Amino acid sequence: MIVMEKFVAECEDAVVKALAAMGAPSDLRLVKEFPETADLAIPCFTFAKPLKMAPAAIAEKIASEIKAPCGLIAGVTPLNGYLNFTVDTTALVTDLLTEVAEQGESFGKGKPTGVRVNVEHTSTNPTGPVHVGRARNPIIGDTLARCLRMRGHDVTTEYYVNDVGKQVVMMSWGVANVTPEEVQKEIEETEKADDRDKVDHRLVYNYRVATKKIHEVPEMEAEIASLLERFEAGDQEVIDYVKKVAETMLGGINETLAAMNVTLDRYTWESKFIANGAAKEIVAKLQNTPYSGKTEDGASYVDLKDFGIHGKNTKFTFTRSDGTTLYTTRDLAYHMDKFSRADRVIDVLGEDQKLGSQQLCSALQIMGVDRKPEALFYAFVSLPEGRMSTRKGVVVYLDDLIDEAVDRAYAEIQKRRSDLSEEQMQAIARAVGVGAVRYNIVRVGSDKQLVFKWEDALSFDGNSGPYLQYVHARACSILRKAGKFEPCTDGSKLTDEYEIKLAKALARFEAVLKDVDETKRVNMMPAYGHEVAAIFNQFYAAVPVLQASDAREARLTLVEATRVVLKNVLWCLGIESPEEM
RNA sequence: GGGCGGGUAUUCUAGCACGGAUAAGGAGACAGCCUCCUAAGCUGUAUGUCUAGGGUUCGAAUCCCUACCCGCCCGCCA
Repeated sequence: MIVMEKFVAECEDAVVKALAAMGAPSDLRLVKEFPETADLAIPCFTFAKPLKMAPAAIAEKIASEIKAPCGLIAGVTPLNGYLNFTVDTTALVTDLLTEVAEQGESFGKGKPTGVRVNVEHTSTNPTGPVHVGRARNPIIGDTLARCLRMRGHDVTTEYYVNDVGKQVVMMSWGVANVTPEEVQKEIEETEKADDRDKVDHRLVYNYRVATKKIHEVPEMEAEIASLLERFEAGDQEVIDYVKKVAETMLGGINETLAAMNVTLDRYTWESKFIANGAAKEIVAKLQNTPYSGKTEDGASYVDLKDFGIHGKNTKFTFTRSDGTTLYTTRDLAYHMDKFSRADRVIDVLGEDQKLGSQQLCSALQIMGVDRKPEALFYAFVSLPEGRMSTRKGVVVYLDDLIDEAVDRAYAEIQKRRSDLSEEQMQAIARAVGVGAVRYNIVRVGSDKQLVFKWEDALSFDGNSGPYLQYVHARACSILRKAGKFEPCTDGSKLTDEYEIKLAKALARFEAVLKDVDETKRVNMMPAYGHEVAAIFNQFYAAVPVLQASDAREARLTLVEATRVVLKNVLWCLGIESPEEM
């Protein structure tokens, strides 16, 4: 929105001129605030010392120097040491309505920036279904990716598939060797058995039986060890089989993600960096630096104590004593790979990865790489009884959460809209249920620890996904009833308090998108959406849009603007926007 | 032991990065609002030592220090 930017610039300019006229030094910094009481406020406290005047007196003096209205500045009032500026609302509203009329659905969308951004998210080990403890990862990651796309960046989302190591080897051994009878027995013996008939849920039992056997049968230990050895040695048969099992599991995980409207553009398999020698290249590079050393047993490490890493975490080991690579080594190779494909590399990670991520950055620095991934960490979601654990049965699966949400949404829609067809009701229930779940997860700051409670996760009113969807449906309903109309961009037609508030809120969409881009705080998007929706509801209650009046077309254009902004906000959140509900 | 992050009304969260004017929103409670565009909505009322204590500042929820509570991490695992 050019008007708001211009307005702020004009205000700053006016204040700077007034200050100069009063003999203030030219290096004074202006603080800009956007309170509810004014369109822009500038506090004058910092000017008190150099001018040797009371802040309130300065504010009054500056206000009298500025001859408003002038340009986009409708007025200035001094209050308690603040300068409160108000914008020329007619110009602002006209600007907004014009943009909406011209851009339609793409209002607020950024022009292509050409910046290639890689967002890696989810990347959970393909050894079991996604549970709510980690559900923040796909939701935060996907939301961020969508916001950056809306901003105009060229975004690729990516899942790093862990198909290397003991866990996945065990998993595939279990799939190959555990019989259906053994699986059945294991399920029967489990107290809170997971009886969902979906690959990722089923295969967990193969893994469980396998881990039990390794403790009970001594030969099994050797068998797994030999498999691991063959894997490390690059035995294609073993590697391919492990990958196949991981792929099967991934199929189940992806079904869950798809139900949440999360799809990944690309999958990178960890084993690739062993196969193509990239991990070995990392080893060679790290060994040739002044920071590298070897332990008594021959494992290589670099010393990170000069890189801001404290305590006993300074030894960053990158090979085993037998020379084979470690997860972290391959992660370095993976990041080099990502750097070659993208201008910005973003990792969405659990907070347990903080140290690892810091070490990775230091290692990159040691290798002479002047690039770093941008890490976005999230705290785990726990249950009232403690940390989620599949093993202990203290767990809520994302599949169950989605099902429950959709069921409850279905019950609601059935209550309200018996006029709709069964098919419509189901579609809306799905959109609403998924919307509620995604919204409730993304609305809180990612570093806040969350305790999962069904009633919070499934909230359909107040500050919720369905609230935004409802407002979108209301706007659609008005537009549907209005039929065809000629867009009116004359801002002077809209004078009601709520019309102006709405217009100002809508005008901020681009700024919010920019903020999300810069800070990666995705929770600003639902907060903004809620603000717009709430103001629309006030407007809706106060102003009859369809009623014949001089302002009808302008109001309809404003409703259309709300519809588009809300639709785009919901898109950013990965939430569908049904036209009725 | 060391490092990192959280602690805001009964409850859940926003605000903190960049210090500013009476600390914002949701749930829950209470009281109103469907002869008018979807009541999953709107309006109003009540509820706070922003964990505690120091410091910096004209001004601190926000910055600094200390303590306490909670979470996470500190493998030749992935």
